[in-house]
Amino acid sequence: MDTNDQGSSAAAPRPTVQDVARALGVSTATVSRALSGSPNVSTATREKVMRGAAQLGYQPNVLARALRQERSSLVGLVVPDVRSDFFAAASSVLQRALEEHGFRLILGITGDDPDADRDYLVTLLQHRAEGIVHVPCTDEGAAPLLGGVPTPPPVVEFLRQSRSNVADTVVSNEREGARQLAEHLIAFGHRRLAVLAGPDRFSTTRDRVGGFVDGADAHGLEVEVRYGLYDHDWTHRETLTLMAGDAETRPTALFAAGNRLVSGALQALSELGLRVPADVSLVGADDPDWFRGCTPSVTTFAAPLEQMGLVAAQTLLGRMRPKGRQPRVGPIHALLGGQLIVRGSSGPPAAGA
Amino acid sequence: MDTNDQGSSAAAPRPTVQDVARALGVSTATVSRALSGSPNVSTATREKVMRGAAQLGYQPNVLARALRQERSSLVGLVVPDVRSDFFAAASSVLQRALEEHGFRLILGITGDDPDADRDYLVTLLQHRAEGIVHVPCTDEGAAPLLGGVPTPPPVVEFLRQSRSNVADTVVSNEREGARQLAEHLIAFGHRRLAVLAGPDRFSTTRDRVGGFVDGADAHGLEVEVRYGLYDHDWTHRETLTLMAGDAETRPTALFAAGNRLVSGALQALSELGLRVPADVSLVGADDPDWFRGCTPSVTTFAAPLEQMGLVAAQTLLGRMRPKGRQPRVGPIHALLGGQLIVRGSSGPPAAGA
DNA sequence: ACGGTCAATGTAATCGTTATCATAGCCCGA
DNA sequence: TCGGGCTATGATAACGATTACATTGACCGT
Repeated sequence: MDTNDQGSSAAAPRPTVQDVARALGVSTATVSRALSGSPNVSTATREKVMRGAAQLGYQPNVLARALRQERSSLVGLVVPDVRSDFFAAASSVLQRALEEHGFRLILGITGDDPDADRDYLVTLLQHRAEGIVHVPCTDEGAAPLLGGVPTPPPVVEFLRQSRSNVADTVVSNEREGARQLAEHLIAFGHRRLAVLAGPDRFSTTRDRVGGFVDGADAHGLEVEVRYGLYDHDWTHRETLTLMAGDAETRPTALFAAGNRLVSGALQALSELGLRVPADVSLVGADDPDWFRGCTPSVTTFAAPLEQMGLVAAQTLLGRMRPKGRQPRVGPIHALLGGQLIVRGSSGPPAAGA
Repeated sequence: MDTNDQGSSAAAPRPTVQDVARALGVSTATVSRALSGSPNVSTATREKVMRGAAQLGYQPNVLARALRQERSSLVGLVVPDVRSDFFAAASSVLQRALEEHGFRLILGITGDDPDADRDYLVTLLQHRAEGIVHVPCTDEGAAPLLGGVPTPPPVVEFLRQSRSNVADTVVSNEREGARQLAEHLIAFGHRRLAVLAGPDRFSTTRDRVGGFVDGADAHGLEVEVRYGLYDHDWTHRETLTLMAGDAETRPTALFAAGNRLVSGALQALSELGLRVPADVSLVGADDPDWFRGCTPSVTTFAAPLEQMGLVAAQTLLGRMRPKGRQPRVGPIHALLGGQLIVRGSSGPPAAGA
């Protein structure tokens, strides 16, 4: 059973349609037709071909097929990071949805580096990807690159949006969510609010911060905002300094605007001996499973990631293989609402504070 | 600036080498040579071609290139789930390492469904992937499928290993890690131990459970083992029933053998009003950031995921494009050691228990 | 001045598939 | 019986790149 050994002595080439055709005494056209389920093949021939192909271990070369048909069946997915639940969950849904329609996913991870982002988009063009799901990490998005190319593939901006208003976008209403979180905290009586946020070049960051500030503003409150990285360790350090002041002046409520930030903040608060929510309330964004497992569990605003993945897939599919002559339609912007989930990490401020 | 609009009126085809050649009055061979950096092109010509190509927005069709050169530059990555840190972190490293060598990643997500797994491997064969990184979800792995195909691509089994001893494997020593966790708990004085584990068809599960049981066995202790799913909700429910007994008989220490399981267990313990580690100690596996943020932070055994990704990439690269005539070498099995990380969730059992 | 080397380019075959067109049989109605 | 419309099949030209081979000058030493 050591069939998977790496290379028999002569490195036999993979069989091709030619090989199958020759072995069965038919033409390559017949083989191709039989395997692709064309109606113009007799049942007898079809079965003969199927058997022959299986016997030789034939697997069609989809590169050749793609070349001939001018359709690669590839979709590019360009994300900053698969380690964050926010992207991972969404990618997962997208992958399923696209697979169902016969597309394969090429994965690019940019680490939010604009060069890597650009390189990856180029690669996708070269692979003749039929569509691209893009989580942009710059304000321009893919527009400048795709501008120079004839008939570029359709792009859906996902989770974040660039400022060039040319691509379809599928994003959640993070602004509204953050506003609700602010309202929620203020209703408890909090007055000194702070936000720990990622880099402000991402629309997600700007929306979360903006919404939270708006919510506070409506009640005449100021918010201390600290921009940084989407990173556990950064938030950990930043929270330590932010909460170092004495109980009368430091914030009584914290918004960690991303799931990676929540864990960093929690660690810092725990190290400072501050109890949540007795000493300080903490609210987050996104909703990974572990928000429920924490003690206390984390109040948060959750985007409908599953639904967003589906909508993105649908949007892209609509652009990729339009049936018939569809009217040309401008960029579609889907803004999906999320859900405020109140759990144990938010509560009234301490009496003395 | 609406360059990215979806299709100008005539759907201009993408330019090819032919177009570039014609536009410049040279042959396609010259264009190809110039762009691929062949030494046999005059500097003047090279620059002319570069400019012309850029001007037309030419992007080489890598499908055609792959067909001609018989090398796709694609590597398949087949994982059960990208939402788990365990896989996400490893995938991330792998992606970087392989990109550096000019390979692109095709991503398959199987959801631990053997059929999806098989389908995905077939797809990779059809794309002429030059190598496959496989997290198998069955004991056979990829062997039965690849057995029928001439010169199959090299496969590295990653994180889990199948029982067919034909592929290279890169796994962590989960067995030893689990043994250490058992020792750790027993040293505190725990006598009633339980394990919540994923499905036992995965080598990871078997190793973790096996190691833990071995560790207990060395001290003449029994372990209650519950197999289930790698899933927050399953663990949540299971922990509720497992810990329902009274304080004299229920386990005093719990091993949640996977990061998804830890969050489920924590939630259940919290709902039962059991304090960690005062009433019950909890130890986990893997080490996502949030293990540090939890209250208490989670004691765990962490595999060196970064390193494993690198080793897997190296192993695969060694098989894919061997320089010169390398001696044919049998399957390589890399077993990497991890680290016991003691944090706040483990401690001595309650005095009365 | 002549053959030879070498650099620069062109010509055309090739990779494996699909699709177009042509052809050969076959059935059926007029 | 003949021709029109099937159906099943074969021969072959694409798809867009790379590359082995052929060709053209230019240059150089004798």
